[in-house]
Amino acid sequence: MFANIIIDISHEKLDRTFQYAIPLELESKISVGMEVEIPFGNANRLIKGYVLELTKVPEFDISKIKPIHSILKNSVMIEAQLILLAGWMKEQYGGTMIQALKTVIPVKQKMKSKEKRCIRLLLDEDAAKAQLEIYQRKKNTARLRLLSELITTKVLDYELVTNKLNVSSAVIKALKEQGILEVESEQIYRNPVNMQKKNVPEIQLNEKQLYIVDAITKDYRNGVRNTYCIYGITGSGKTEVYMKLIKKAVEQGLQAIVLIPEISLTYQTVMRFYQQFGERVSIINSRLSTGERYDQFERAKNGEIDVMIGPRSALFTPFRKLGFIIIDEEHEGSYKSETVPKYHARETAIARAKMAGASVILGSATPSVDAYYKAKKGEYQLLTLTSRTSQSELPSVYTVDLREELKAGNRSILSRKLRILMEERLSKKEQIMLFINRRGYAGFVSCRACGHVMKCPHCDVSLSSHNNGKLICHYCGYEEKMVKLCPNCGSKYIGGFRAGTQQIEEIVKKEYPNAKILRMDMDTTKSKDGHAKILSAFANGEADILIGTQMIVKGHDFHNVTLVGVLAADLSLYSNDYRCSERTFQLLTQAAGRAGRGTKAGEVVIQTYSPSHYSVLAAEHQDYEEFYNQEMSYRSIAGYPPASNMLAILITSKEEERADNAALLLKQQIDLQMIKGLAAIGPSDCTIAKINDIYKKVIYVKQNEYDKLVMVKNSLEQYINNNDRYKNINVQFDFNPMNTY
DNA sequence: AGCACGCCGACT
DNA sequence: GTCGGCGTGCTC
Repeated sequence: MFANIIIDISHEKLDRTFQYAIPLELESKISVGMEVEIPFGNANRLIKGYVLELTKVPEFDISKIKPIHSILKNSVMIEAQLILLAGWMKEQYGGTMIQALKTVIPVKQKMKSKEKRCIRLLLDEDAAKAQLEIYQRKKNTARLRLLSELITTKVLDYELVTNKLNVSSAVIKALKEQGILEVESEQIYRNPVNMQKKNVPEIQLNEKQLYIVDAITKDYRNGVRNTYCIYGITGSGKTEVYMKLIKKAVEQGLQAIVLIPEISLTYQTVMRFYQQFGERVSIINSRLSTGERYDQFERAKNGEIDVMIGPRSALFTPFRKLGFIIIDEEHEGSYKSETVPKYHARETAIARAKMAGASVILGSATPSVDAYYKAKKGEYQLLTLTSRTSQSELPSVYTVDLREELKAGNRSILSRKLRILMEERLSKKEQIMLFINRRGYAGFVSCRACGHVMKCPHCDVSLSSHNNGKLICHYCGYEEKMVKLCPNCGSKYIGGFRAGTQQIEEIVKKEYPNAKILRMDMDTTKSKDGHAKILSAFANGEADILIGTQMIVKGHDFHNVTLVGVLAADLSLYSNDYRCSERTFQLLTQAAGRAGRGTKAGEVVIQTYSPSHYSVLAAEHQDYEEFYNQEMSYRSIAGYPPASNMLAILITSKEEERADNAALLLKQQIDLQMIKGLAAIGPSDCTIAKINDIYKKVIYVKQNEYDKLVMVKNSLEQYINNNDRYKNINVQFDFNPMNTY
């Protein structure tokens, strides 16, 4: 028997499996996921590794295979489970085992996080200077470089020395033995949650909420593990349901993972959980360094916490007795990974729950079509919350046809209806939110004389103008100065078109000079906590109007907001993307849900150029079912997920011709498969055909059965691995993609 | 990451 | 010639 083992050393070159022989006496004890000690390198020094796979067939020169030294005591089940999960992800979503493993277990970061290594000079000033002269005389260039740097700065980063100063580890070791310097590693441990626990009253649930909690806990007690889809309209109190469930689970010694979209990981959300669970809750977010994230995972493994809150990656928290995985705002696009393996947190959570014997709870006010489809089919259990917790009524929604506005001679961005309502709110001292749907709106610069558009030389996108007088490419970061004359025809009528938050702020300011306005966008939230500052200022009533993009829509309770204006609802409607209607409906519904959260009734104005589009209509009626039925019939006809399954194959290369050829060959390979009902479309250029001088091609494959698509992926991966043609070509697989490429 | 190997300049 | 520093390549 042989074992494929990944080595616990953080270095790219070692980031692959090594095969070891399993000694007879260990054969019965060893299993996937165990921590073992193995001899490595010429000196056969013993290092730690993880068993990824067991096999009878050696894939390496058998005379060079060494035996495993021993199994380490603290080899734990939890790692085995996560490694199994990584294997599942590799199979389902493509890519290598290492890539899958890296997303699941932060092995690689371990060294870096725990030991940030530094080099410290041990000699005093004079001795160092003398030593420096010796090196100068001896012409020891590397030592000279290192020592002179150490004299100016006493403590240096280890990585900095090896990378920037180009001093090899051999030199550092030599100087260490001479007693000139020492290598030290400092330990960093930090708790990202830093708040005091408050004693809050027990969570009070209404009848509907209680019913859901009871249903799920009863199932759990009876050994039923399920995936629940909670469809709860905005303001119906889903968070209380989660907290009650977690509370009950924790009381039974179980743990819970709560996934939330990064954007709604706000102070308020964390605070609510922290008040309930105190020290036993931890969070992960993108601000946390990999080391800090690793520390939080360690705490979970050691049983120091019960609840982990975080984005997608929190799914891999190594809890030993996982009871529930909760995915809040389940429809959010950020639950799909953009890097290989391109996994979806919803499916992966279900897979993990199956392995751990846990249940999954999906919650949303606007469930994704995928989840609702499965809930209807009975694959998930559907639970609904159809009334708001407070007495507040659902807001009244008005749609304004912007074409009619224009006909009536109103060219302003604010419709007449919206103005009337805004004035009313301002006089009543109630608050207003204005929301701009800016997706796909890059503020490009074009010439009004010849139509020339300023484009990025490295990417297939137009440059967008920024306030600092620069043109910037959002894809590769390329910058150039704003042009005064059109480079094509020399006309001076070249300029930017932009309907950003800033422009709207100016317009509103001009219209209502007495109103206090807050603006929330990339510029105003740049500073640390800028995001939270603006929101809390608005919540405290420091402004009358809040203007912003997507980010103001998510899960905030502003009790005095009684009017929400969506300024241009359809900017997201006509992208060439099969999910654009769904996104538009979700955005409009979530935006509408911000109105009337307090005791006063709310009103919503949706301004649009396509008032008869079903996503706008359904949002106006606040009818999810209406939207779902329309959308599903469209997806069924077009063969899009969830009616069918779809695999996007992304082929990228620096050389366009090679990418083209590779893509064509892949297409041929797919056609050879002869799988019934398999339809391959392409290859064709991606919508953005070039990013950062890398050409992008795409093939779409549609099939009813997911497993058949996995088969296609597997055979293509094999084909690519056995074909030298694909050396400089990157091929990625994306199952049921969130957007079209 | 850490070890061996081999190249190349400096010194006996 | 040979000694020792320094870069390079490999590790099942």
